[in-house]
Formats: sequence, structure tokens, C-alpha cells
Amino acid sequence: MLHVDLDQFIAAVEVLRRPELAGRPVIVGGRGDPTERAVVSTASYEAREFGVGSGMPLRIAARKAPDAVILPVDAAEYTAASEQVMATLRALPGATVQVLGWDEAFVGVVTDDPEAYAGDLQRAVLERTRLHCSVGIGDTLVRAKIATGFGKPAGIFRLTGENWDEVMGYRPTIELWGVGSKIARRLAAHGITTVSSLADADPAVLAAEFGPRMGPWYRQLGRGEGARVVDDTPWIARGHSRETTFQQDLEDPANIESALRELAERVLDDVAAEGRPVIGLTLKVRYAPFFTKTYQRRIPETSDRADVVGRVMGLAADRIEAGRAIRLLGLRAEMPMPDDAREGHTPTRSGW
DNA sequence: TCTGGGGTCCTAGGACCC
DNA sequence: TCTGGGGTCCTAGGACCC
Repeated sequence: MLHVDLDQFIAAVEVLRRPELAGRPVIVGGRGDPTERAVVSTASYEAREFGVGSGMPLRIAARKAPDAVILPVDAAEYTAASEQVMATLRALPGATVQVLGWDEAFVGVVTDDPEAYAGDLQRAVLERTRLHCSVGIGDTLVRAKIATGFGKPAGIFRLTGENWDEVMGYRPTIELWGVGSKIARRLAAHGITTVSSLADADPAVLAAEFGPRMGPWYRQLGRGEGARVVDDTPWIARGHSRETTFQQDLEDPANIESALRELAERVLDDVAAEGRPVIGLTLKVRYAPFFTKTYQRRIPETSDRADVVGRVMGLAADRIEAGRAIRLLGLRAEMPMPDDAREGHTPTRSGW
């Protein structure tokens, strides 16, 4: 199994069309205006030197890297570049490709020399798209995914059952794919701080802390075990959502209503594009200063736009707390899954 | 310092039914 | 009078990833 990850993808795409930016700190986020409510999508390696990273408020990033070029997010451009990359991967000999995002994919292949294959892959992607990528090689998807980080930038790294303990054992659990800051803290409360201590943790302790599915899954993660199959079946979305953070908090009910209508229209466009009905709605409200609530409602299956919009308004009328300033509104529509895609699951961070 | 947007899956508790 | 056990559905919240 190979895992391919483009290096500083979004920043790299921007530099391709503005070669004069090469070597400069580049930050991409929001509408490119650091006075707005927005966060960093990607920072170039030069910008990272200033301590700028993704997820950081744009305002802060601009302060840390005052000479950085700040650009707006151009999703259409990245999608186009991504499609070229994925097409290149699919054209490789014997490759099964599972796309994980704009800049990532698993590639399954049978080969005697994975490093040579990975090198060919990198050259093919560079020739076709002028983008550099790093490649992880693993005997499970989890190991391949983690291996990529050790190959960056533009390198190749192999992580298998042979060297897992040596490479990962002493590292903090948060370096695992699927362990974030919250879970790492809860693990630490049980004395589990390293990957090897997670691998050897008492299953009963993990099950009691995280439940019957997540408990065993974290222990598996600590061992680098998991699926060994790259799955290229097309993705079927469970739902579609849209959300908007307002530059100024909303207070006027008329403004709230029109914002909701706009969200509903956009979500319904995405749903209609798939020709599937709606069976559930989730309204997300972030009240000022930063207090988020979600209101969920199952609805009778419908493909009628006016019906859905009416139910959105009904949900909002029943739940939104009057008089509170609103920072963000979001709307998610859930769609029924086709029977053959509704199988039981192991917890999945993609690739399971 | 002030915190985006689009996704997925799991857990827990209550309602309801047999 | 003091209160089973299991299953499913629904809602709210949490966590993670890119």
C-alpha cells in the first residue's frame, strides 16, 4: 500500500500560476483579507518558518509573518489540479486509487520493489502537474499514511510491522492518525502517553473509557494494524452541508431568515445534483461569542425543494433562541443511503 | 489571539415497543 | 409496590480528518 500526499498542495498550486512567489512566505485562507473572520488553509514552508500553520486565524498569521503574501482560497483551481494528480495516479501500471482529499490518496499495487514504484509515481506526478509529492509505503493503510510524514518533503519512507516499534513506539499518541488532542489527553489520564504503551494497554480500560468500538480501535492503532485493502469504489455522500460565519454577528430576524434561505438553496443544489431525496436536517447555530448548538430533525423523505425549505424554517423557528446574536449558521441535509452501501462499519478515518 | 468549511463516525440518553 | 431486559429510533454532542 502506498500513501501519496502532495507537498504544501494549495500553496504549491498558487505558486505555479504566480512563479514570482516562489521562495516567499505564502498564506492561503478565507478571502485573502486578514482583517476578516477566517483561518489559514495552507502556509508555504517559508511561511511555516514564522510559526504560521493551518487552522490559525488569518489575523494572527498576518501578524506573525508580516511580509507574507496572503491569497484567497480558490477551490475550483485546487479541484482541477487535484483531478490531474488523481488521473496520473490511476494511469500508473496496476494501481488501485482511493482518493482521501484534494491532496491525498492511497495507491494499492502489487510490486517487488515499492520504492522504485514510488519513485516512478513521483516523477509521473511531477511531469504531468509540476507538483511534488511524498510517498509512504506500508503493509497496512495506517502505516502507509503515517509513513508519508517521514518522507516529507518530496521523499519516500517505508513503515511496516518490521520497524513500527522502532520508529513509532516512543512517540506521543497524538502522532497517530485518528488521535487528536482530546483523545491524547484522555489516554494520558490512564498513563498512556506513547504509541507503545497504547499498543500494550489493557483492552478493558480502553473499552471502559472509549466504548466498545473505539476502545479496541485505538489499541489497534497503537500497533499500526488495520485494513490492508485499497478501496476504489466511488464515494457516496451521507449528506451535504453549508455553513457561513458572518463578518458581523446577525441579530435581526429578517437577516437570519434570509441567510437560512440562502443556505437551504445551496444545500439543495448539492443534493439535487445527485438526484437523491432528503430525509433529515441539521441546523447549526453558533451564538456569539462562540457557543455552538446543533438542532437535528428527521423528516419524511422528500425531493420537494419548497417542502424542505419550509421544514428548515420550521426547525429554525422552534429552536433558534430569540434575541441572541448569531456568529454562524449552518445547514446539513441527510440523504438515504442505497441498500448496498449501508453495510456495517469499523470506525473509519477513510480507508477502512 | 480569536477561533473556516465540508465531511465522517461514535456515544449516550430518552422514548417507545414487545 | 417498586420497578426486567432487549431492541430500535431519535436527538444532541463530541471528536477527528483534510
